[in-house]
Amino acid sequence: MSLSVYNSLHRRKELFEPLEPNRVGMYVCGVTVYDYCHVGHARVMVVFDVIHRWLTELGFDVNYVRNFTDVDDKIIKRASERGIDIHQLTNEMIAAFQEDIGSLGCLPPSHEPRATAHMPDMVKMIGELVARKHAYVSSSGDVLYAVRSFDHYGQLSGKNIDDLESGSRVDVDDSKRDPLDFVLWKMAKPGEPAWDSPWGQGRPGWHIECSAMSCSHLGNTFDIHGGGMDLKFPHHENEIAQACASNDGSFARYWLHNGFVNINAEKMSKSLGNFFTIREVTKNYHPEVLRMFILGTHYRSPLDFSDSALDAAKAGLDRLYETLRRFKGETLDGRCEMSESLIPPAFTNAMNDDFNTTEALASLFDTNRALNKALNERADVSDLAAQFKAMLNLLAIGQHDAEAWFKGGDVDVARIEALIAERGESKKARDFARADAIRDALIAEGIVLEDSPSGTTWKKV
RNA sequence: GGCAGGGUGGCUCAGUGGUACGGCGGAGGACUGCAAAUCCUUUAUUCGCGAGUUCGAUUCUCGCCCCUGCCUCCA
Repeated sequence: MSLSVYNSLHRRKELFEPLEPNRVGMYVCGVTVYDYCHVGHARVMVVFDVIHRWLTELGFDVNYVRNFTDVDDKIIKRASERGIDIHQLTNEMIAAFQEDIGSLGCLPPSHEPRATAHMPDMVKMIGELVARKHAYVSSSGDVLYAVRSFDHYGQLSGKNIDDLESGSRVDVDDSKRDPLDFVLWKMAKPGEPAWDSPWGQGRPGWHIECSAMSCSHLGNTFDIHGGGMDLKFPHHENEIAQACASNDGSFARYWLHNGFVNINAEKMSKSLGNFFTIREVTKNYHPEVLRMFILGTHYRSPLDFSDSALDAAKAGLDRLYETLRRFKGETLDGRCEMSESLIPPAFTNAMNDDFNTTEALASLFDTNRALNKALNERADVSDLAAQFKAMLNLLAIGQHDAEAWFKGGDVDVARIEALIAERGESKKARDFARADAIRDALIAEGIVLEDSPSGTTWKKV
């Protein structure tokens, strides 16, 4: 069974065939680093992390590039509000980003280029666009892209220039030949950070950096370009226009877009102000719960964020950890590593069908049940356990120590263990009143006891 | 207005031309001194509404209703 992916460019699922048989070049639009990441950002990172992992599992050598936009109007504004240099701000936010995304279990991409480190690439591409008459210097001195010069403008978003203009909310700007023309190089005002260019001191427009950085790392033509649905227009449309017009080649071949995170059926976004940062959420929930929550919905569907949804994700994850916990002392050595032969076909088929993590999870839970059953029956579980671990590793959940998962936090372990021992004695003496009193007291403080033939264990709820 | 994507049980979320996956929650049972955990059984005669195609549609076609998103920065 081979991999098929939904290509936004053609609005249909297509068989995935990379340019080179064993290699995949993938570019994902990262974040503008002026503030902490919210759950919407978390979704992109987790979604493409899973895609990255699955492509790797399929045997592809994946060159995964994800950028940082570290210069733009919002960054300049925020830095000036805080009275710091933009680099101080962006370094701080990049560090926070790495921490947040790392906590979600995302593997680092192959490259994480920063826009400010690619000025020559951008200047070169803009120069090419000017030379080919796809760009012009406006009366304000900014370099603009002439959308009418690119025949295929609108191919990704399925729009045509005239439709866009009829319903456009864009302010008409006299310096533009067409209202949809967008800036490639923005002239610096006094005091603003600036870089040299043939058109004067300034900074790049937002869209050019991704065209330049993706081409510079992956070549003019590469396999996958991804990002949030909201980037489809105008950002990705403009990227295509820039890249294709400057190198007369094609650009990314498969465009993958993930759906939004919603709150109360409304998109979570900075502009609406209805967002939760990753760090806010992980104050109350383990980051892996957030990952589980994201994996529970197919990446192209909207994802409704709420405490009850996180609670449900946590309950499901707890169930997996309960099983993991039963392996205490059992070795699975040499069988934990990913191996296609270990993965149930249902899981593989689900992942090969446009990365359907929801269905893959269903397969995982089936294995979970089979495993618990086998454990109950004291049967040999080595194969099931290896399958279970392989699937967990591919989704990057269940990655923590099961005991720590249930017992973590600020609890007095010694005291609890002492009480459990005391209850054990009471049970032996058939003083159930005393035993139950101890258990009830612990429940009152959020500690649940679980008896088993091999002894009593506990967990925090 | 243009374009795109949706409406599946109490909640959530997959999916298929032959009456529907998984998770959460609920109910019953096994296990247990009782629980918890686990396992078993069960929880939509039904997939927004209407019509059409078909032996048969939730799945295909058409119409309608409703929701969301993009068209400005946005993951």
